[in-house]
Formats: sequence, C-alpha cells, structure tokens
Amino acid sequence: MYEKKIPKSFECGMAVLMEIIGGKWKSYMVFLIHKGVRRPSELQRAVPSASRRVLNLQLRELEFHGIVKRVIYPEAPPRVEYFLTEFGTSLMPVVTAMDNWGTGYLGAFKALMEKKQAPAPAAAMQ
Amino acid sequence: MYEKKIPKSFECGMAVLMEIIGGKWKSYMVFLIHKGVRRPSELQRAVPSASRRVLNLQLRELEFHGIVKRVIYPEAPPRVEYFLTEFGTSLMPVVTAMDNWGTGYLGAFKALMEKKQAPAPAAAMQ
DNA sequence: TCGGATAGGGAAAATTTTTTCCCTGTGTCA
DNA sequence: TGACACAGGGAAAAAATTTTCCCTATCCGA
Repeated sequence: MYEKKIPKSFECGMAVLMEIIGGKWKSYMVFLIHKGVRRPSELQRAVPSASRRVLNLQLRELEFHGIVKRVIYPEAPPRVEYFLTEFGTSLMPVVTAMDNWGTGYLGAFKALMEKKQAPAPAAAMQ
Repeated sequence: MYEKKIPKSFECGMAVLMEIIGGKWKSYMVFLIHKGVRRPSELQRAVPSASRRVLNLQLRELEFHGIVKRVIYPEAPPRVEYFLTEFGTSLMPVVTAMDNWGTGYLGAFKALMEKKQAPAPAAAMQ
C-alpha cells in the first residue's frame, strides 16, 4: 500500500477503528454496500467526487480487514460485487451512530462553516 | 487553519463527524478530557507520541466546534483547562461505541498486522 | 472495426495533515 | 542568575493520503 515511516500505535480501540474506516470514503462505502450498492461501477457513480482509484484502494483495504467480501463472477464482461461480511455488518450500529450524530449537528455545522468563510459580513453588505 | 483547495461535501453525517473528530488525536483527547485530563501539559504527557503543536491545533478545532471549552485562569504561571461542553458530552456514546468496537477487533487486528509485516516466513526460518 | 462498458493497476502530482524546530513570555525553585 | 515548568505561535519540512493521467484486457452493439 505505502510503507509508513511513523509507526502507528493502536492502544485504544479508536485508533483501530480509524485505521479501518478512517479513509476519506470508506465509511460511506460501507454504508452503500450495506444499502445494496454492490458493483464497483455503481459505487463509483454513487460517489462521483471520489477518484476511481481511491475507491478501489479503499475497497481492497476493507476487504483486507474482513469488512467486505469481494466476489468475482467469471462472466463474459467481468463482474465484481462487494458484500458486507458478518464482521462488517457488526460495524453497522457504530457507523449508524456516527452518521446520526453527524446528521444531528449538520445544521449548526453548516452555519459555522459559512461564518468561517465570510469573516467580515458587516462591511461587505451595501 | 489551512485553506482547502478541494471543497468538502458534507452530505452525510459521517463526513461531519469525521471533520470534527477525524484528526489523528482528536477522539483520544475527547476521551482524556472526559476522563478528567484537563490541562494541556497533562494531555501532552498522556499522548507523548503526538506533537505538542498538533494537540494544540486540534484542541482549538474541538473548541471551534463547541466540543470542548477552554478556560483560562488568570493566574501567575498561566493555567488552562479544557472541559467537555454539553454538546461535546453528547459525543461520548458515539466515541465509546467506536472505541468498544475497535477494542473488540484489536486482537485479530494485531495478528493481521504482523502477518502483513512478515510476508514470507517459510524461507526465512532455518 | 470503432466506441463504450466492464474491472483494475502504476507512476507521479497535488493536496492535506502532522511533525520538527525555533521563538515568545512569566513564575518558581535552587 | 540559571534551569525548568507553564502556555502557545510561526514557518518549513516531512509524511500520508488522494487525485490525475495513462495503461491493459474482454465483450457487446452499431
């Protein structure tokens, strides 16, 4: 993948979880696969802002950790599907809790971001 | 902080949560502060592998998002303490769920990591 | 036969995050 | 007075992650 120069320490579970679903699009893909989006091309269309390359890389990492299973159908135009493993499914409550919390904060968060973007609104108007 | 060139999209709650506690040490600091480790120097001693600089930066971001409150005591040698806000406390169940899941996987995870480190054990022995 | 869909890898560039190094101050203890 | 504790910032380097670009191969339909 890439040889790390700074060794990571995995003393707390957080660090482990982050290693597994901390990638930019990983948790979203776990979501999508759970929802039934299985084929690589479908996933790519579902996350158009992600580069095709990284989706592949991160799917492979999820597979490496046993979160998803990659099934190759020996068909004419090659077909591949990803499925959550039982282990991967055990992640769903966690991922769902994370998403719910984030969604709850979403409104305030966006307001905060806009305030950050426009730091001096007083003089800007009229 | 740093001007991003690639705009982030926060359509799903996951992305929001990641923005807030996705930093390398952020979730751990939320933990520690919740446990009662309050002062910057204490936090730095608790996470010696993190650079002092990043801990400060990430604490400020947590403060910016309203997760922690920074209290400065106007004392002789300056003293600062961080506290979880009520909002920050609402993160605890999520962070705890994340940590628990990761801890449950820890054993298998370490085994996997070691296997990755030593890819060809057969020829190496004797 | 050409174009597009399928699936994917390699290399290098760009971007983002984290670290390292050096700097400011005040106060306490020896 | 010198060393160390406290708290922290700026700049640049290093590290890590993600994107971009180009490549292979097969099959289907026009």
